[in-house]
Amino acid sequence: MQTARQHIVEVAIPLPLEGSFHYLVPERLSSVAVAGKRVLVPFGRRKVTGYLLGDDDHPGVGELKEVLDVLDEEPLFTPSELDFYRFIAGYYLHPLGEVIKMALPAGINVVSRYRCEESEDGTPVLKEYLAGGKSVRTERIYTADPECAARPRGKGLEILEYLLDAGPCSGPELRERFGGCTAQLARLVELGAARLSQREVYRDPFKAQSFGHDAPLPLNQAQGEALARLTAALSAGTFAPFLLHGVTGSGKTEVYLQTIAIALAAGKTALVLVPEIALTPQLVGRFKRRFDCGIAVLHSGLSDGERYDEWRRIRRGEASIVIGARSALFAPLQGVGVIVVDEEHEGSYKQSEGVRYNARDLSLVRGKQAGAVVILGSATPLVTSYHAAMHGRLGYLHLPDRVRELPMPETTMLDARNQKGETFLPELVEAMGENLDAGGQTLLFLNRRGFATYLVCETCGHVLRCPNCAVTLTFHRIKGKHVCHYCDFTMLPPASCPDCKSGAITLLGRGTERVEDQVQKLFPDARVSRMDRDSTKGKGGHARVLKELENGTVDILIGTQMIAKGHDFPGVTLVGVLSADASLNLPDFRSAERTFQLVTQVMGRAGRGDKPGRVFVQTLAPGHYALTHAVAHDYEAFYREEIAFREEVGYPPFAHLAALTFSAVAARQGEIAADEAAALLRKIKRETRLRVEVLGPVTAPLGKVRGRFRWQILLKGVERADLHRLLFHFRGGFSHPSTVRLTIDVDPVDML
DNA sequence: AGCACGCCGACT
DNA sequence: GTCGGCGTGCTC
Repeated sequence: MQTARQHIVEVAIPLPLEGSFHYLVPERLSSVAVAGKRVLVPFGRRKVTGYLLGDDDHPGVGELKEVLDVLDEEPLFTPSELDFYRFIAGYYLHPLGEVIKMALPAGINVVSRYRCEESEDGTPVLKEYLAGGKSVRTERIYTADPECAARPRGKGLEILEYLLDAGPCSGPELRERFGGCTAQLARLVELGAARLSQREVYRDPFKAQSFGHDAPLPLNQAQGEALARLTAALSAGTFAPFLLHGVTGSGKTEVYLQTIAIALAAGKTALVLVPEIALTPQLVGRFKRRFDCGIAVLHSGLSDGERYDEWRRIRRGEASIVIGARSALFAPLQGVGVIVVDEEHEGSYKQSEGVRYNARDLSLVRGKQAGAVVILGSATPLVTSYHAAMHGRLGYLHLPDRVRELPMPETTMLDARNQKGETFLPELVEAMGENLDAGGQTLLFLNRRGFATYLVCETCGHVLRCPNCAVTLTFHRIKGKHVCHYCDFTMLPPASCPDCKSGAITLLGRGTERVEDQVQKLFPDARVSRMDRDSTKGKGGHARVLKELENGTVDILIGTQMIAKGHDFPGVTLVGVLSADASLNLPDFRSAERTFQLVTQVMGRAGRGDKPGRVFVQTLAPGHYALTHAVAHDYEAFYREEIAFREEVGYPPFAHLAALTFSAVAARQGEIAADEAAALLRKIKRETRLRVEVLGPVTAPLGKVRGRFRWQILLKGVERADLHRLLFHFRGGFSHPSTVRLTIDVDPVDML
């Protein structure tokens, strides 16, 4: 029946489905149906947008449906980008279509809308659709026609004369010069005195900002040696991963900048990843002052339109440097010579929803693919990174000293035991007073927002809990409500105990709101401010608080992790860690490492100006190695203890992990599914003799979130390949009711 | 993820 | 006797 040569293509669908699908390409689309474009295809009873992966003449299925349309003029991804997507889909056990969708900018994913109607004879007819074209912004360009003799009067004539003189102008430009002139412009076009055309414009997230110019800074010896090794690797043109271990203030950024300068001079491009959106403006400023080339910025704070425009600039080769958060790893940059992952230890490089990728880890994969130099920079490297460096799998570059010979801050551990839960120990209060008198700024770090962490009944002991999650409700005094930090459930404060009706109810535990209050009472004349997710809500909120600190209009700033990250605050001469215990006691094998990193980062905020800083760390565990070594500025000592612990219990880097989480509204269903999964995993393990430990199932550390009960199975494999083989077998053979949700997290970062 | 098919409870 | 609940299964 059918002709010998048919055009058959493989398509990935962005749905939680394994495998790809095949379609026939009708003659009229055959020449435009190429890999990398989106296609509209019938799928079940629906029509969905899929990604064309390539031709495939041997699909092992019978009847094929036809591609309805090809939605892009140009491919959205290259064959090597597709290889990268395939790797991610395999490594994280996530459907390829969803990986591709995630890797492409949201602006592009405007889904086509078809209306399917029945014609007279009953056959379905596609009426119309909107392919995602509206994302491109254009502006009108008016060009005067000198040949045309027609002349308008008044303002119209003024505009025409200007156009004749100045050449083609855009609508917005003319409106800026002449005010509202829509009618006049329309008249000019009507008369034939001016021609109208459209020009594509980019939405620029940094429009109208001017940047000065910076020259490269002189390097100290350690920086110079690091740069020399990076330069040598760069000129070899092959994949070379490095750990750049430099204490806070040691000038890591300058090493990045000069390495990138060399890569650019060799005609290559650079990708720079940062952990926080909030850090990009500072860094972008520094890059813009240093480089004349196009710099693109990609992070989740951009609108879909801005993001799409930046993406197109990069795709067209108009930017040689891309700076951004996690997702910038997918920038369509060609000829990548350097990939920088700044603050490589940050947990925010791991995406904890959808495709659970880790941009820090994938930077090595992309770097390998591109033959690039990858620089993982940190003052507190992951113990896995440091271990890899010590064993030669990462080049080790060490910057042991602060530039400008700033001394490390003087640090004191304060034992908070036997203190009846006071917020501040006397030594800290005294230091705050002294610092205030001396005109210095103080940072106080507390890893909890809100006012009080829970409400308890003094009569019956009842604690106010979230009805949807297994956590207590935090009281926010500013909102006047009890709030769940996991599902945003809120309720007004009860007048009495909901359980026994006793009126004796008390707010216990402290968050940043309460500390702000206490500080203000302690120092009534001090200018006190707070920085956490609540106080910086809305755009510019973050920058506002930082501005206060910079301008010196605040004396004491209380904040959560937010204040710990990479900002340079020259006026800060005192830092107080109010409690390091919350993060130390999390049920996660990385809690010591996290605490060490956090305390080190917070301490690093002190004394970055001319005056040396002082740091106080209050804790109930003053003997804990994570704290003693942080306070002593001794990374290596911390590493030695931590790596011994990891080896003893068989955690990374001595094993690779995957966490399977089952959740269900009906507790019993989730439990059954988790039990069955564990049984299957153990059976596969027995039959295949894969060396993987199957732990659990156990109820997850957060046993209930958003109304769903959660169970967890942890897989531990000394060989990563064994772990993956087990997971593939499992996925192929396991089924569970759709009421149970299963997520597979390879290399989990947050075990909660 | 949708969307339909399919088999058991309270309503016109 | 039907409308509708959501469990289960499929989508080239």
